[in-house]
Amino acid sequence: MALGHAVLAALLQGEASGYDLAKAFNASVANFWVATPQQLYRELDRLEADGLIAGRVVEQQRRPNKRLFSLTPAGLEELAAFTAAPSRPTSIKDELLVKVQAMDVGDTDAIREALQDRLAQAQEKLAGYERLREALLAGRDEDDYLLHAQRIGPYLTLMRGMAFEQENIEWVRRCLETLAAR
Amino acid sequence: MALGHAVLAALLQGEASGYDLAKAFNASVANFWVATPQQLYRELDRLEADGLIAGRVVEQQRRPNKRLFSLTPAGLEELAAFTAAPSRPTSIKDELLVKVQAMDVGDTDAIREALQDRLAQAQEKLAGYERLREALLAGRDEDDYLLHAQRIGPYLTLMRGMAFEQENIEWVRRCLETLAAR
DNA sequence: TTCTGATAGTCAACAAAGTGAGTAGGTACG
DNA sequence: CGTACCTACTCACTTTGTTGACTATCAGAA
Repeated sequence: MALGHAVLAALLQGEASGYDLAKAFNASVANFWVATPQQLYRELDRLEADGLIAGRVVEQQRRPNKRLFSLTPAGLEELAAFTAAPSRPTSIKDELLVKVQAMDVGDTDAIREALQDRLAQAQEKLAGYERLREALLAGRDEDDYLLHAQRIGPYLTLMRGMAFEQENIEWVRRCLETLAAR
Repeated sequence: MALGHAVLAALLQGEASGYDLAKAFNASVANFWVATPQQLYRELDRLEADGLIAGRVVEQQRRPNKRLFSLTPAGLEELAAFTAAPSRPTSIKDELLVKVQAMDVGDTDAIREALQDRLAQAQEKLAGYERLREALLAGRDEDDYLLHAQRIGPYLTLMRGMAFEQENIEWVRRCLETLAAR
């Protein structure tokens, strides 16, 4: 239940529908986990069947009905237990890196384009994260926030995501420069 | 064929057995892809069946026989085509980040330990990468290497891996300090 | 001498993750 | 008035990933 724990952690932010989570797993939660809507709906069904989350149907006037999910006490417990369990080593899977590894026999122009695409994506992500950060801080100073906010987990993971995208940007620039110089 | 392309790219380094690849996917290739030996053996069978790699059995005196695989022209072509194809967005999956996200309801001591473990792992990986880098450079200056070496892909991906581990170390330190201060 | 760890794999079964396509209404833009 | 995108979700299928065995040999340490 790897994705499951990520979903439980996301639900700490509060009640959410599958659709909400799909957006989150494409934005804020994407710092450390990505998942498609289909995966999320399936996982939500599983978690509900296991009693770790509870869903309630909200009828809407001008929109399809939705199911809002929230953590149950059992879900909270499961999440706490997870934090205490040993974790598997991270899995990194980046097709762009495979392409760069193979660049010497590949299509240089295509790789250059792929790098540029990644640069743009990283810059966009970083800008999004920056907005999220401002929203979390809500005017407070970072040190103050880290000392006194009730929940600092989301802020810390956000910092990791920002550093990651920053590194992406710098690395891609380096690659492009190297390609240009040869 | 996501893992497949990573294997093909790894085979650019030269002929390798499943066992060699298992080590590589735990060391140098781990910058951008991780896989278990079982996955690799399965993938090697598939790639061989598809004619993208060719295996030859090497009989050994004091060791079990092994199969050494190398790229076929078709494999090279496939790899080149892959570099030109659009790639899916990266997937990040890090259980430690999930734990940190949930730290406010989790077991703080356990998370602290997990962070410390990660710190040690990252330092080890970084040291390993540094050795790899020295080996690749073989005494040459980095700028010179990037301009004149035949293959620079492996060096560039290694740089990405090093930056990633460096960032891990700094982020983990930051988290530990924050935890200590609260 | 027994035991651990490294080399070099193989097999089977299952669980989890990911892809592609489809449904069905709503709103906003030009 | 069309069309494109947003909300909200479902089904079918394929690919990956995980677990836990099992087979062998050799080197070095306890």
